[in-house]
Amino acid sequence: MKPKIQDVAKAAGVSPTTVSRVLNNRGYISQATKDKVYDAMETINYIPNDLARSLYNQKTNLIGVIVPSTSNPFYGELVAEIEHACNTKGYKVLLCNSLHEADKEQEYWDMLQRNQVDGVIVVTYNRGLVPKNHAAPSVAIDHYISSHMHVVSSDNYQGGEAATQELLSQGCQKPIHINGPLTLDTPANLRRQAYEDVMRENHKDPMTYEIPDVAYLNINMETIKRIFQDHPDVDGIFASDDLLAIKVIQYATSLGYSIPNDLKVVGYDGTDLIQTIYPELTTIVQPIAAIAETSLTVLEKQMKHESQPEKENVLPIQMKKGHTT
Amino acid sequence: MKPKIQDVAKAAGVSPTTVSRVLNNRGYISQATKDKVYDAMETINYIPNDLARSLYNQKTNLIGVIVPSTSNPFYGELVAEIEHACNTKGYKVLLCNSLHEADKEQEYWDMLQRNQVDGVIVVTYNRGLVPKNHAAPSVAIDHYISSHMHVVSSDNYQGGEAATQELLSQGCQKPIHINGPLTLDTPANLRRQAYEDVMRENHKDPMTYEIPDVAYLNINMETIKRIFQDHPDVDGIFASDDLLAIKVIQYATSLGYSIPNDLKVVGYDGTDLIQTIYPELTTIVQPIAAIAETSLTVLEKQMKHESQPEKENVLPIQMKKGHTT
DNA sequence: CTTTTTATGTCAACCGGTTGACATATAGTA
DNA sequence: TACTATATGTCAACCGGTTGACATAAAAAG
Repeated sequence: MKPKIQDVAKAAGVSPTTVSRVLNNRGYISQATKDKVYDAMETINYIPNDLARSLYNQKTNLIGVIVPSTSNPFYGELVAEIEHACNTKGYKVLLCNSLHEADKEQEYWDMLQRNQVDGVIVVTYNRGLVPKNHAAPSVAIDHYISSHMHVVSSDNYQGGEAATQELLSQGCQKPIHINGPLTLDTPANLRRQAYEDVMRENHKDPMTYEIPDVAYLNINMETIKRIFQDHPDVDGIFASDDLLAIKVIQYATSLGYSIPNDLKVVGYDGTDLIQTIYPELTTIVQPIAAIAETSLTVLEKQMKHESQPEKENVLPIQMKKGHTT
Repeated sequence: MKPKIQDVAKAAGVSPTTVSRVLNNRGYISQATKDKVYDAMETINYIPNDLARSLYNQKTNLIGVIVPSTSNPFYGELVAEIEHACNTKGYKVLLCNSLHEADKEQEYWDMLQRNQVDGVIVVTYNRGLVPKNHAAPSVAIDHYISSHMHVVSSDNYQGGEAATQELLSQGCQKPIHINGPLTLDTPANLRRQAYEDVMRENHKDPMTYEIPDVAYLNINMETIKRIFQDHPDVDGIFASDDLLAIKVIQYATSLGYSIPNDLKVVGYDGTDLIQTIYPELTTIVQPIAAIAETSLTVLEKQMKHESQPEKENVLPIQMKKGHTT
C-alpha cells in the first residue's frame, strides 16, 4: 500500500496533524520537527495524494484545454505555450482534442466538469455547447462560444489590414482572399472584413473564396483549383492560414506561376514551425505566447473574483515579410 | 453550492444509496426509479464529482504524458494520437512538456504521482529520473529510460537500413548521416547503426555528423555548414528527422546544389504535417498512431496485471518515396 | 514568578461519493 | 401458502488529507 500521512506520522514519531501542519506551513512548528517529518517522508517514499487534498480544498489546480488537435502546428504551439504558462503558475493541463466534432466537444466539457477543473481554455468551433450551468471560469481563444464567455484573440482586423495592404503595396491589382467557413462565429472573420474594407478603400472589388471544410490538413484543393480557373490573372492571395498559403503556393508553382513575380501570397499564423521550414513565407504572426498567458490571466481573475477581466482581449499581431510578396 | 448526490436523492425522492446504485448500475433498481433519478439529475444540474469517486475507487483514469514539446509536429501528432486512444478507452490525459530539461521531467514525474495517474507515457531524454518507488504503470516511447521500463518504438534499424539503401540505390557514392546527440540512450541510435552496417556491407566508409543540441528548432546550422565545407562532393544525406532534412535541403539549395540531381536527401518521421507541406521529401514514416495505441495497450496490460506485456515493442516503418531522392 | 508565545497532541467533522451489512416490503413463482 | 427474486431504505465505514476546537507543556518574555 502507498504510504499515507498516518505512516509518515508514525515514522517521524509525531501526530498526523503535525505532518499536515508541516506540509501546509500552518501554525507553530519547530525546525527540528520539520526535519524529522521531511526525513520520514523521504525514507518511506511518501507522496501526497492531491486527489484527497483537492477534494477538501475545493481546488484542483487543473485547467482543461480544448483544441481541435495538437497535430496542427498552430494548436500544437498554442497548447505548448498554455501548458508552459500553467506549469509556471502551478496548474496542470487536461488536454482535449475535439477534432472539430460537436459531440466530442460536449463530452469534453462534461468530463472537465466532472473532474472539477478550476478553469477551461477553449479553442473550438461549435457554439452553444457550453452547459448553461457551467460555473467554472472559462475563456475562449479566437472564438465567440457564447455571449457571456470571455475571449482572447489577436487583432484579426489589424492582421487582415496588414496582409491586404502588403499585397497592394507590392503592386497587386487583384488580390483574392481565402478564408475558412464563415458559419463559425470567430473573430478570425474580421480578417476578411478588413480585407474587404481595405479593398474598397482602394476602389477595388473584394473577391473572396471560402474553404468549406475545417478538417485539418484535409484542405479542399478544389477551392484552390477553382480560384485559378476563375481568375488565371490573379496576382495576389491572402490566405487565412499558413498551411493554406503553402498549398496555394505549391499549386500555383505547379501551374507555372513564379512567386512572387506572377503571384504574391500572404499567410496567417506565423508559427515557429512554419517560419523554420518555410522562412520565405510572408505571413501575419500571431502572438501565441501572449495569447496563452493572457488566457490564463483571464481565468485567474475569474477564479479569484478580485477584478472583472475584460470581456474581450485583443493582442497585437506582427507582419513578417518573407519572399512570397 | 454544487449539487451533490444528497441533493439528487432529495429531488428524486429516493435515498442517496439508491442514486449511487443507479449511477453505478449496482443491485436491483426499477426502471421507474432510474428515470426519476436521471430526471432529478437533469433538473438540478447534477454533475458527479470524479475526484471523490477516484479517491474511493483508487483509480483516476488519468494518464500522464510527458513529451519534449507539442510544438514539435512529431510530438504534436503523437500526443494527438495518444489522447485519441485514451479518450476512446475512457482515459484522460495530463499533458507535460519537459522541454528537454531534466529537472522539469523530474518535477512532472512527481506531479503525476501526486495526482494518482493510472499510468505514464513518456518520451523523454534523461535517464535515471524515474523515482525508484514509482509503482504506476509506465511506458517509454523510443527511449530507454531505465532498465525495467517497457519501451515502444518503431523499427529504427529497419528505418536506417531503408534510408541508406534508398540513397545507395539512387546512385549515391558518398552518403552522409546526420543524427542527434548520441549521449541519449535511445533506440533511435539504431538508425545510425543501420546506416553504418549498410555502408560497410557496400564497402563504403560510413561518415556521420552529430547535432550537439537537442533544443527544438534551434537546429545547429553550424553542423550543416561544416558538412558542406568538409565534403563539397557529398551526394546523399540521411537526416535523422524531417526538420533537419528540410534545413539541409534549404542550405544546399542556397549553395547551388540541385536536388535530387546533385544531392539526394532522406528524412525521418514522416508526420502528416511535413507530408502535407513538403510532399516532395523522401522520408521514413513512423507509425505514429500505432505507437500511441501500443503504448496504451502496454499500460493497460500493466494495470490489469493480467498478462505481462513485451518489454520491447517494435513497430514496422514505411518508406515514402518523394522527389528528394 | 507570572504571562505569552511557541510547539505539539487528541479528536472529530468534513470534502463527495461508494459499498457492504442488514432491514423491509412488494411482486412473482412454485 | 411458502419461497424467492426484485426493489429500496438506513447506517456506518472508508478513500486520504485538512482543519478547527481544545488541551497541554515547555520556552521565552515581562
